[in-house]
Amino acid sequence: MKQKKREITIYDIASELNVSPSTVSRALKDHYSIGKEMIEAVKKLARERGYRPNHIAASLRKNKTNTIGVMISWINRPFISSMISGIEEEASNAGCNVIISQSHDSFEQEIANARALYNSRIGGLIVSLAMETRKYNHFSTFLDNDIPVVFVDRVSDDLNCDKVVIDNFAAGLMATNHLIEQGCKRIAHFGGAQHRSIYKQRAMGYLEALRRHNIEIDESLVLSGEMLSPEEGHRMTEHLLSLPNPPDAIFSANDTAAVSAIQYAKHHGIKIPQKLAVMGFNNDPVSLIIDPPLSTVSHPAVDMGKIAARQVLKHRDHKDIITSETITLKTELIVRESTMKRKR
Amino acid sequence: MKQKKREITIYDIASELNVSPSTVSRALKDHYSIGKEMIEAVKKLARERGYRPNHIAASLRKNKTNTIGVMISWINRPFISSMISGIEEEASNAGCNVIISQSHDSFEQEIANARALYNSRIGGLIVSLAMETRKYNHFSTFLDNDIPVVFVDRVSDDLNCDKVVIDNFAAGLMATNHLIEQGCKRIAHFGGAQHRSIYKQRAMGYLEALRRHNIEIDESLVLSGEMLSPEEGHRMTEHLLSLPNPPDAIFSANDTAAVSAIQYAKHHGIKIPQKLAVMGFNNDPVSLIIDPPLSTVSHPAVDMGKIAARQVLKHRDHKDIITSETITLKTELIVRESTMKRKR
DNA sequence: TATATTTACGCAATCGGTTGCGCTCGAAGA
DNA sequence: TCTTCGAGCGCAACCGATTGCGTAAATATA
Repeated sequence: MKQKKREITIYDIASELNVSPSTVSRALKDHYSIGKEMIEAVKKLARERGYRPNHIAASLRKNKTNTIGVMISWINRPFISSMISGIEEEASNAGCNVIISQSHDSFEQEIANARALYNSRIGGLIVSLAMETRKYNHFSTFLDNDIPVVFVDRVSDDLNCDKVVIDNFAAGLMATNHLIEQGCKRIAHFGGAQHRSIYKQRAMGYLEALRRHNIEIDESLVLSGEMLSPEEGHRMTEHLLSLPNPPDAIFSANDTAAVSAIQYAKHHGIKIPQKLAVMGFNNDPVSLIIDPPLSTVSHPAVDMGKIAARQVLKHRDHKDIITSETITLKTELIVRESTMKRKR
Repeated sequence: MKQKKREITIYDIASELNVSPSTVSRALKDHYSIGKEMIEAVKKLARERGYRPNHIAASLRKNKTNTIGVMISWINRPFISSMISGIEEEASNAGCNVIISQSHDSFEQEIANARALYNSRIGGLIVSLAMETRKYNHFSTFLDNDIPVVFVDRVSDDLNCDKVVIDNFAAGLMATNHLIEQGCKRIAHFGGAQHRSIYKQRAMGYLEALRRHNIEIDESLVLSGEMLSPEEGHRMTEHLLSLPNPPDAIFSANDTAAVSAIQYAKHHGIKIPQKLAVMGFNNDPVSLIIDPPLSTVSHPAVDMGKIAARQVLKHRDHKDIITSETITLKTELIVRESTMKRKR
């Protein structure tokens, strides 16, 4: 039984109440110039008739949708999907839709996505940059048109926007300090692409920790990959363990490469953590599955998403705010067996 | 430098070419009644002026958007996020947006999401059901209004719609056969909520395999959980291993519980696979990280997403098609160490 | 009582495409 | 030469909500 009955519009409600559509429109959103009783009457009838607002019409008129665009590298990564989960939850509570587009870490694709989202007239944008991206002009279109843009995690210092991040420097410092406290003397680092500030800062934190403990920095132990993929982790570990004077610890800028390191080392009979302590970053699910469990730094991924969404909504609701703030969330050092050289 | 220049519309193009807006509108989409030269002229000018179509206006007129809604349980699960990745890729290539909403496996939330998406005037819907869902009326609104609905993975037999699935029965059969071939005699099963057909069918496949090999079915080995969470996997394993006559193999309907089983068993000194062979389902990333690596059944998650998106787009483009087809994709048995009792 | 405010609401244009129907003109057929 | 027909394009009414401006009535102020 098809029931293609026409949708109820504010016109239907207006004529039934013998008022104008504008009054209905205003009443529905508690406009100050509409009388108390009128507002009640309109809302009551709207409810009875099953009125559902046509956001598209409103969007057309206002030339802006209540949709938040999200640009990320890959959806199917633990950190990203958790973050999106947070965004979706928060946006959904505010009556906003979330539309996703992935760059696959390609700069070209990111630009194309930005154009597409702009053409979709999104009301706000949340971005975690592609690995490749080094230029940021493709975001100016949004800023010029007062569309709030919030960057999360993979941000850029060149951009003067709202940001939701963690203190990567402090986290790198903390992680490396932990390794030092465990008695590690030669600590290697798997860094990500160094133009991406999150990786740069983790590396800086690592270096700073060594410096503070007067540990000489051996450049041959400071590696930097591109994607920190399993393959890269494998290659890097192979390389390190073949050195005449191999490291006794690795601090990897992500869990993926760290897990690869553990697998490679175990395969070659190297005891973890006795011979080689391994520390990751992200607290991905795999960090709990690998044997021994991987010490790592936890990102509050879901919260970062929620907060980013809140920032977007805040700007949407208070157009007056121009300030761009950077919100820094706490990370947590999660110590597991892969770095526990000392019993406690 | 703000450049809030007004957007180019078809009216601008029309007046500049001294034709009517309708002609421009038609020319831009190669309408048959528009002359070849006119089409060229319009497109050329549109390109020059940087015209970008206002989808919102079109959506308002057509009362339908080019956005595909996706209803899933949780974004941050490997299978789901991979599927979404596929959907996004395919939709994006077709110029469609993808909006996500998660039910968190709650029936109530799923209904709310359906309403919200319907109110957003989505042009198509892709659904993977919440674990709780047992009634399906909340989808009839879409069907009644000719909005294509495609179910993926977690489908229902009660629904006469397009579906993209795998053959769960065959997969369960295949997985269990493999365990039997490895010499397992007492094979337990971790099933999911049995009203969700994917889990029911996996269980059926498992039972059928036993039957075909004349293995008596021991009801005490056939467990069914709710979510197949790590905790459930833990409890179920604990229970099984405490039986007077414990199983020598477990076929879990997902990798999460299977991994828990391995962890629990290892912790209690039970050799995998010698004493207990473990088979999972999904080929989640963790299946490769756990030691020993987990044998499992692989889902073509990304492809399922792509195909689901294609189905939606097909219906959108050819309104005439009413047939509802069920597309069944191949699964693959991935044999790893966790079930290799016999050397090959 | 006359004037200034406030309160409460209506008018009508607007957002940018879409589409059914109608019109024109040149070419083909009778 | 007259009719028919199709190719090619214009008219104008939508789609549903928003909003600046105007106004009438009610209330406050002088």
